[in-house]
Amino acid sequence: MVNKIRFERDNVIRVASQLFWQKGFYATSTRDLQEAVNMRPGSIYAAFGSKEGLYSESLKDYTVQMKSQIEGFLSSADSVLGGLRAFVENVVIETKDCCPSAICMLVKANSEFSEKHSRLYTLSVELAAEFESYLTQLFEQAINNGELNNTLTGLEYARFFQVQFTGLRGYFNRPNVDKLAQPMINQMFMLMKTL
Amino acid sequence: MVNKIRFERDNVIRVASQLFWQKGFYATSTRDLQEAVNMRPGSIYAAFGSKEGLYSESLKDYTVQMKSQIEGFLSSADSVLGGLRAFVENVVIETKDCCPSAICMLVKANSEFSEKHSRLYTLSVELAAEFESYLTQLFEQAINNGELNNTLTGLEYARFFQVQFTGLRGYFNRPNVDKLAQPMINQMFMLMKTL
DNA sequence: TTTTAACTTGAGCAGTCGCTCAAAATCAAA
DNA sequence: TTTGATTTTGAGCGACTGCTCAAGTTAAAA
Repeated sequence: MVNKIRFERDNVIRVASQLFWQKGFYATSTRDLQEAVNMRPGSIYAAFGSKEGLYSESLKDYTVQMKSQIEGFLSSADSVLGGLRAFVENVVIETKDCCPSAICMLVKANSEFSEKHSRLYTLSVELAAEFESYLTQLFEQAINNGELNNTLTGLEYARFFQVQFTGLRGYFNRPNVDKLAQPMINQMFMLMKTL
Repeated sequence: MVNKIRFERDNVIRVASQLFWQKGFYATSTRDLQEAVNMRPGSIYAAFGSKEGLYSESLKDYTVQMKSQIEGFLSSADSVLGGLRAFVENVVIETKDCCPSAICMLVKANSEFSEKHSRLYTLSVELAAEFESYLTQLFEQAINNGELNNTLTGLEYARFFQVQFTGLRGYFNRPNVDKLAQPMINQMFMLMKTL
């Protein structure tokens, strides 16, 4: 029973997450959310406290989902870089049109909350830092595997990856540039071995 | 007299632009704007028609300002790449804390308007395309000057520049990474000559 | 079957939103 | 001055915002 509730709670968060990711925090009204998750305001506020509370859970869940997506690609790839490349290609090319937004929800959050002392801005920074150290581990593994040379640290590769990935997703958040995606991803991974 | 009005109109747009850039379209209320530009609602609506109208003018003005800022750096640099580098350094390092946002207003607009058929999303795409062809001209000039080799076209360099620049600005929209800015900009321009 | 605690419902509150428009103010031309 | 066109003012409209809470529903425990 406890598991049942947990399951449904996770489901609600996932649905809310999609809506928040697509429309952003401010442009998503509580009535939009009520309809999307099929709950009345009282239930939502009993479960999450506030719109901000539900957004917090949504953003946390987003990063969990993203990590587990990467894990998936890693486990069916023969190298760390191969897995990351498959992930990037999937995000930028394949799921481009069946995704709430081309832009990473973390990046969107980071740019939406201009008040640098607000809870949600702070949360977005924390989650981004967490994700960066996750990536750092992966790149350290790639260095150890000999996939990348060790002139850069894992953290430096992680930073490079984030800048490229964010830049690419921003660039492809517009129409009529689909054919450029694959060559630009190739360039990104080529450059990474150049560093 | 006509010039007087135009001057004040431009001034209003510039002030509104700063506020919209900082807070985004949805989080900026018409009352915020009224206070910032010191105009009563009737005057604003007589001059700009709607909140959307004022935002349109603000976004257009932003790209004009950005271009003229680049022109400034170009005219006091001894090469196209030198001018662009000075511009990037100025944006990412020097004006980091005295700027409405670390993120380019065009990029913010592009990510904020999820409705792909809305006026404002379309406008952001158009202005981005315009800016890309402006950059393309600059990079063609750089190729002709022998600053860059011609294995890539001006357009391809322009795309690379945008991805890097957007990626960097996104990355530095968080605290405690200031010391990384200069080395990462150096890396960006080093890579550009590698391509 | 009754009790009790947990959860859900939805009408509706106080406040804010984008925006309007009649009245007042302004100013150049007559 | 007077006139008439233009601009500014701000009270306030209807819609929507995030959110509350008394009343109703549910289901496990007694």
